[in-house]
Amino acid sequence: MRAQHSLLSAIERDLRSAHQPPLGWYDVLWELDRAPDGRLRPYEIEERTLLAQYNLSRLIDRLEKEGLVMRESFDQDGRGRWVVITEKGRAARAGMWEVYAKSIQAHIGAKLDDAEAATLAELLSRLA
Amino acid sequence: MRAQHSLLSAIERDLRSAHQPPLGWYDVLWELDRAPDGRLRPYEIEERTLLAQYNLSRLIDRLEKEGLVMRESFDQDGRGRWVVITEKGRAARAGMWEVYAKSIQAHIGAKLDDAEAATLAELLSRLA
DNA sequence: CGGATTTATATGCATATGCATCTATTAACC
DNA sequence: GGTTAATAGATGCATATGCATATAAATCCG
Repeated sequence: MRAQHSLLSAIERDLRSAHQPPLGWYDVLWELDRAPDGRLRPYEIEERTLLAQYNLSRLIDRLEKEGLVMRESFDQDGRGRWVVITEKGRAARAGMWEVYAKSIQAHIGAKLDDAEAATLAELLSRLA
Repeated sequence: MRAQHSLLSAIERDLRSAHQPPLGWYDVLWELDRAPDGRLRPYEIEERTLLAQYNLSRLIDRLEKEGLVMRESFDQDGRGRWVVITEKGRAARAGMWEVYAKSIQAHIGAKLDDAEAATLAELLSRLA
């Protein structure tokens, strides 16, 4: 808990001081950016990111308001929606990555070697 | 991030379904419970728990409202305060621990052996 | 078929968080 | 000794979160 708290604060601080949006935005944009046609259903994003349904719904509101994604209707199922990343959204993700990658390196990469990172990832994956 | 997110949700869920307060309360009550005379200055709690100053201030409000802690003045420095745990607070902490301990065992203890847990703790401590 | 259930997403309301700033007090400096 | 800076803690305001529930469409089942 402490490690993630201090890592997350450090990374959020780095993003903020580079005038980038919060980290949660990255996860959604990243999933969309690498999805076929840059589009996913909300429930697919939910599965991939672990965001709670009601939080994701409102995060999509914010992304949409900034023009980073668009909602489109999903014809095969009237309940469903598409969330589609825009060009502006792809650019925003790339801009965030510039900062995020350096932040990961500074706060994690510099403190663990590859073998240690692999061990850590394996142990954590058993808890997730 | 994912491991802590899913652990924290699971533990919060366990606490809630046992009608216990959120986990954040535990950390503060625990620090107070084991401090000499059951009292600490807010900034000391802050250092020990990693809570942000403004969040701690309001968490203390909530604990005080429930009668689990009391604020007292600190004579050596007019800016300072004592936060003192009450008997009700000690009992509340003990009650939370009943649930929390089982939850830790179920979600972590059951998935890692002692050596793995020690490795994990060591690696995480390097990131905190 | 038609009512009951389930699934996908959104939202109202209460609470928690973050940021910036405020007040009060003490320490630092020249 | 008086101004300036630093420290301890609290708070107003905007935003985010959690919970419960709403809405709407699809599926199930007798």
